[in-house]
Amino acid sequence: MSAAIELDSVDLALLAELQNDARISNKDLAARVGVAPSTCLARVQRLRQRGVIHGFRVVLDEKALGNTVEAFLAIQMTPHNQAFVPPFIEETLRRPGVREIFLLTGPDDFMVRVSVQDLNALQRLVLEHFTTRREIAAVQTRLIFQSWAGGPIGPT
Amino acid sequence: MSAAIELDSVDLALLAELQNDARISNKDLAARVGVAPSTCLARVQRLRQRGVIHGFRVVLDEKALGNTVEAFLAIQMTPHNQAFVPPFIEETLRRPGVREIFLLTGPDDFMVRVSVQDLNALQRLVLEHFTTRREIAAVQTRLIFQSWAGGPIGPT
DNA sequence: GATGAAACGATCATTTA
DNA sequence: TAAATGATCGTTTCATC
Repeated sequence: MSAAIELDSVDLALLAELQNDARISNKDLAARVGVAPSTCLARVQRLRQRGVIHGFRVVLDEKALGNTVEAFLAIQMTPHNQAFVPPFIEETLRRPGVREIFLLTGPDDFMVRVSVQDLNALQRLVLEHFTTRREIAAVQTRLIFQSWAGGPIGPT
Repeated sequence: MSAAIELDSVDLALLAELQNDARISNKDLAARVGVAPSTCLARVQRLRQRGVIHGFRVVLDEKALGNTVEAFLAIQMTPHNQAFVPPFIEETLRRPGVREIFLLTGPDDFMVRVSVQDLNALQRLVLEHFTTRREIAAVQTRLIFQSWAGGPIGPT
């Protein structure tokens, strides 16, 4: 689940195809990478077992969901409050609009990526959930104008 | 593909299930949300057509892929170089290890999320791809200690 | 890792509410 | 108009090579 794992060219091809369309049928997936369906099935199952594949998720269009504003919230905690971290994470993840949380090095302790209906909803989220907490010293909002995902899988 | 779209409770339930496991069979998906398989199939197809669903992706374990270091690179561009943006984005996306790029408001123009083998690979990526570019004024590296994903889908 | 067959699911025309 | 039924067709899956 966490050590580096040997991946041959078939594994890498499978992962690349699943990155492109995770709901492809096993038969089509097999055809695309040039193995038999049974082999393909066993390979994908093995990649899940070995922890290379964590799961499969739908990619949603935030605008279609009604969210027009995406942002990063850069959060600085007050010093020496490590005990507050787990409940902060848990409660923040439960908050609608919160997409990802990153615990970082550097001047900002956390970055929270959010996606909300509009600027009012952003303001409400920041004021009601973040700035009211004693363990939070500062919150900076950086709006996301545009984003791009992807990049090849191979070695760095 | 970009305006807000009416989603009823069945749509939201489907999206929640697909967020949890995008490779669930149509039959199981139908059973989980309490509709007939044919209805389920039509609903998911409609969500794709209306652009609510962008696609389905595999979620990989970076450590299992051999990547032990994840980081954000906060990048400041030199002023008035908008023409450099599209080629910068394109070439950065092609670079192995680059996962996401965000164009932001605030002091940092871009945030690039990367995932690489080790600190040497990170150093190489930063020095070879970023700091050598004339259009880039500064790069700050913030290592990611830990991250969490998720949160409910509903309205904000 | 491939083959081939049995079991199962996806899909669509039709029916029903 | 939207969802369920039920038949057909294709896919998944596993024992075997």
